[in-house]
Amino acid sequence: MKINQRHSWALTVEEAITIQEKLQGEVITEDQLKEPIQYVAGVDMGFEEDGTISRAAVAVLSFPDLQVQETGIARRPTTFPYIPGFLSFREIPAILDVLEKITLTPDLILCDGQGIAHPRRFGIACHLGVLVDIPTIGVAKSLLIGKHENLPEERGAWQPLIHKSETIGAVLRTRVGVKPLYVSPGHRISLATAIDYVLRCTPKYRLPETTRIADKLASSK
DNA sequence: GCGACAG
DNA sequence: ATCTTGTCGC
Repeated sequence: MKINQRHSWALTVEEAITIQEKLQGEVITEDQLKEPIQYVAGVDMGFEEDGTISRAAVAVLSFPDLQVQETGIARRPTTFPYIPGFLSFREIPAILDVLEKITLTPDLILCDGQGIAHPRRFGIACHLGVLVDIPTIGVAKSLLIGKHENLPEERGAWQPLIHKSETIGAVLRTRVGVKPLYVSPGHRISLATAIDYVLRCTPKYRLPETTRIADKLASSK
């Protein structure tokens, strides 16, 4: 698919904040998906050479049967450090490289990390969604910000993630007996719909099939 | 000022 | 994220 760069990636933290605040204004947390969803994609990152090389992987699956349709991988030098709240500036450059390589255009993308469950409501899922103008969901394995009540043990149980008396996402149990996932809207999707799709992409394991497959690609060279 | 802190 | 063996449980 074709990607159009909207800003430089050679930035200082100060400049990154300015970009986050500006692009946050373009984030849409209402459902604007093209349904029925035909292709769901998962993107994940890996690092090589002591972290100096970033490796992005993408897996496009059919929906709702979740069969792999296309995969891709891309490498590029790592140019931004990991700083909580600025993950997108470290990972998106390589992710755009892989998306540029694939033929199929995903109708929905599940990202590793937060959506609006972010200090400035602009996590990596929002950033990627706005840049490629495709619905995205933030699916994180751990908490960045926010508080929540305890979660029942059953699959499908969820609790709102609250930050500054605002609901920014949900803590979702995708499988009995495992740590929950942190789900939040990235772009062009509501929280309720995001939870629904995450569950439908997680039929067996803790993580969505999309990210599990992208994960293998990003890890196993 | 003191912790917390996606991957 | 990544470095790493064995071990517990289905």
